[in-house]
Parts: sequence; structure tokens; C-alpha cells
Amino acid sequence: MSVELLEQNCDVCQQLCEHPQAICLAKAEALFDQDANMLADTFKILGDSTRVKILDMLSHRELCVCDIAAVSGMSQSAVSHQLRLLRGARLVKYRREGKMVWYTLDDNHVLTLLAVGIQHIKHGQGE
Amino acid sequence: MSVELLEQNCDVCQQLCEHPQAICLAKAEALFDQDANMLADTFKILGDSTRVKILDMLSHRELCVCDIAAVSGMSQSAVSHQLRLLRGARLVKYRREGKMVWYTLDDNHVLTLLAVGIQHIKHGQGE
DNA sequence: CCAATATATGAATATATGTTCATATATAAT
DNA sequence: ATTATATATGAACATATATTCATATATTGG
Repeated sequence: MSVELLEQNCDVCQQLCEHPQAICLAKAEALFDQDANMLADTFKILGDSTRVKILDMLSHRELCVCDIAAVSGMSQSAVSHQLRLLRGARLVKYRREGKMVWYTLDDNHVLTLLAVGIQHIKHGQGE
Repeated sequence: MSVELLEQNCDVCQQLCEHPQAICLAKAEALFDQDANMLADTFKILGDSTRVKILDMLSHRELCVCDIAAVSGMSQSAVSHQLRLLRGARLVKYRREGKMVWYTLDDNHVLTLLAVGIQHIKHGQGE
């Protein structure tokens, strides 16, 4: 059913809610659960300061695991665990070169998310 | 010390690391802890499917608390708790109108974050 | 093949988080 | 004032998460 039709023929929640039309429209337009979950999972991975630091480092240059550990001051194990999560969310990609594995950001979406996030925290900070 | 100077005079981690220059540069350019924490805190708030759903609803239209509860199927209490977190992260703003409180997205950064996040999960899904 | 190095991962533990329940606050109507 | 309605919040509990430690895998050099 189209949103336009719902706007006229919207009797699903009449007896329960204050604003049935807004509610029905919102339900019709709502994200699918699966998309909401995937989106939340992506942000959840971004939602840790050590991972944010790793991603920010990788936004400047490609780094291997031990470099990331050295810069962040984290243990190699902790870094590897976090990189695994970042890989799982397709936020970073990697290439193996001998014994070392070099990591970079997966694509420009990641850079944009970081940049917009930084804009958000900087904007209106003094309010 | 400027990044250019560090690039030449970079002896902090010589004896410890594989790629001292990259490491020193990365350290020099790294996010401040406070910024990394704020950024992570913002993404952490975005990293929950119920909150993502609420934000997505609000990206379409202003809604009051009970409407959000009705659309999401959550309890009023759970919604209020989540809205508190969203307010704390300046992701939503609100206005009181009598007994009701109407919520909207705080600014366009939030919309952009959602949009880019959705692009990210949609892009290369079949790989 | 064996030792050394770089990275990855499983298990365990300590901390953080989301929901519910009960209750508080704020506004409006009678 | 009293009652009803909309929203907010504190405490508690159950679940999720990040790090550490120990160990496994992968690659290189001898």
C-alpha cells in the first residue's frame, strides 16, 4: 500500500494512539528490522574510542598491526580483536605482505562518517 | 612540533617499532583522547537498533513520545530512556506542547550520518 | 624441518548497556 | 485541590562488550 493511500485509509491504530495518521505513516515508512539492525551494528562498531582512534589513524595512512598497536598503546592482541570487528563491519580492508598485514579504511563512506561525526561534536560545543 | 619537523626528527620510538616514521607521524596527527571519546560516544548512541529506528522515524516527521512508542512497539519508559540518551548526544531536540513533548532530529549532521550509514550497509551487500 | 616473527583467536573476567517496574514530575481539565 | 494524562527517571537485572592471557596460524630465514 502506498504512503498516499495510507494517508487516507489509516485505521489500524485508531483506538490506541493519539495521532493515528502520523503513526501509520511512520510505520509504513519505517526501516526494515534487518536494515535497522545492520545500521546499528555498523554504528556500534564505530562506537568505541579505541576503534575510532584506529580508524582515524588509517584515514591518514596505511598501517600494519604492530604500528597500530605502537601508536595506540594497545596490546597486539587487543588491536587484532578490534581489527577483526572493523573488518566484520567492512570498515577496514587489508592486504598481506609477508608476515605483516597492512590495513586501510574500506571505502569513502567510512571517511565521511568520521568527518560528519567530528563536525557534529565540534558544532555547537560551547552551548 | 609540526608534522614536517617530526618527519625528519623522529626518534621517539626508534628502538621499539617496525616503522618509526609512520608511527611518529600517526602519533602526531592522532585525535586527542577527548575528541576520540566524544566521537565514540556519539556513534555508541547511534549503535542500537531501537535508537536507529527512532532517529529514522524522526527523519520523516516530528513525533511525540507516545507516537514513537506506538510505532516502535516499545514501552513508554523504554522510549523515554532512549530519548534521554539521544538528547544527551544532541542527536534529537524537542519542544513541549502542553502535556506532550515533540521530538525531531537535532540537525542535518544526524540525517547525513544515517544516510551515509545506510549507503554503507547497502553498498557491496552481495559480495 | 626448525626457530623467529607477525598476526589471529578462544576463554575468562570485569565493565557497560537496555529494558522493566515502580514512581516522580509536569501540564491540563473539572 | 483533585484527577487524569504525558513524559521522565532511579534501581535492578539480564545481556553484551573490551581487554587480557594463553595459544594457534601464517610466513620467512636458516
